[in-house]
Amino acid sequence: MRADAERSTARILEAAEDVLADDAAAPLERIADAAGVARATLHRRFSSRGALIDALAARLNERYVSALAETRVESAPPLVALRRLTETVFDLKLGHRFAASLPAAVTPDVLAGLDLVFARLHDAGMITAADPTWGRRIFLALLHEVADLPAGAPTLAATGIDDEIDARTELHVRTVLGALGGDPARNDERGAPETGTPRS
Amino acid sequence: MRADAERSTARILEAAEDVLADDAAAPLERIADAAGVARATLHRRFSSRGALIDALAARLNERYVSALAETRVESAPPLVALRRLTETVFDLKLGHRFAASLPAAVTPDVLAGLDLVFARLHDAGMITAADPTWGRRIFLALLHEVADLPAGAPTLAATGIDDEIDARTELHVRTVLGALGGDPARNDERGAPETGTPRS
DNA sequence: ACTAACTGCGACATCAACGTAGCACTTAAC
DNA sequence: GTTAAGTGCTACGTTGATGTCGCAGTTAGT
Repeated sequence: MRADAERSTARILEAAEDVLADDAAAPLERIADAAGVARATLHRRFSSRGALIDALAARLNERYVSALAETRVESAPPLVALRRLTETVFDLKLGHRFAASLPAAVTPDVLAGLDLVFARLHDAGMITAADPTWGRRIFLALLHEVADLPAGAPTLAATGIDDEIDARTELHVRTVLGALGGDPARNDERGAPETGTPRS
Repeated sequence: MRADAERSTARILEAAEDVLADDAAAPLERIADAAGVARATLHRRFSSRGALIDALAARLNERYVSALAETRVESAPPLVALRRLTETVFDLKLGHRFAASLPAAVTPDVLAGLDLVFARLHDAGMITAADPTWGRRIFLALLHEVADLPAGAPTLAATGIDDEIDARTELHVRTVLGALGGDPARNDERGAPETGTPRS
């Protein structure tokens, strides 16, 4: 495959994400335009609309897997893992709003990775919810809400954190732990040993 | 308008909810079939696809308003109001899965009604989240998750409540309060005076 | 420089959904 | 029972998206 062909493929996928995020039923021509490519070229790469969408799903899944590997969910302290996970998935969700809505983008591997964090949080006594599946669902649902929150929302300001992304992360972690029956007072022990004495 | 015409209109709306909940892009013919009506008849009632969807949205909004009125959000104790609200909106969401996804179905009236509950919960000191809008968002997002939970899920069983709907309601209320920074220990005071002594 | 790959452009065929119209038949309302 | 409203059925025209083809021009790789 020639180098420029690879480039256009990438640009098509990029454009497809953008366009489909805005309107999932957008015609292929709009995607081709956004990619700066003729519709015919798009068809040359992806035989059908379905094939294009499959490629988007596969692409996100791939990034999920590699991001999850970097997060080292199994070894890091549970709260740290949760925080990293929030930042990681947050990023992916924002950059792949369309693909993130595809069921096929989340393979069993990824699910297992997410579930592991909540199993570990429960084992550490940081949440009361015992079912990791439930934890994962709440995690994703709340992530969606936090991501959709308008920039200057009072709830974000209330965290006392200036940086937008940090504020969202903090809000998300706090809300997830609360929803799963965690003790709000412990939310600040970011990575401290589970049985440590309260600070200050 | 003749009585039988009114009946078909109702059946069309009913069928539209069912079919569109399963596939939002379903052709009108499938809706007509499900309603036991010719496609032409559907067109006679609703000049276009858009008109049909508008009608669905209006229908749900109408039910929202009347249900909200019965819930007496302003007068009931906040926790009772929250619980009633959960049951009410739960019902509507299940029976209107498609319309519930339409932004137009939720008029400012309804939003204000929902927000009121969370403002009152905050005033009563039952949650720390000060922004009612945030409360409403969390409420709806979690409602969705609770509704999607499969019948025999461990998280439902863990509530110790046999009745399916009651168990879901309990889980939802508990999760919402936790997510908004409420004290889990107070979740059982269903409608007890805010400053009362803890029971048993 | 030469070749093969890649691309844009325009034309074409196909298809599914939409919306309209006419006509014969059934049914509610009085 | 009469009448007008409502309905099913079929056919038709239109539109927008999809996928294919061939050709001429451009670009990467050697």
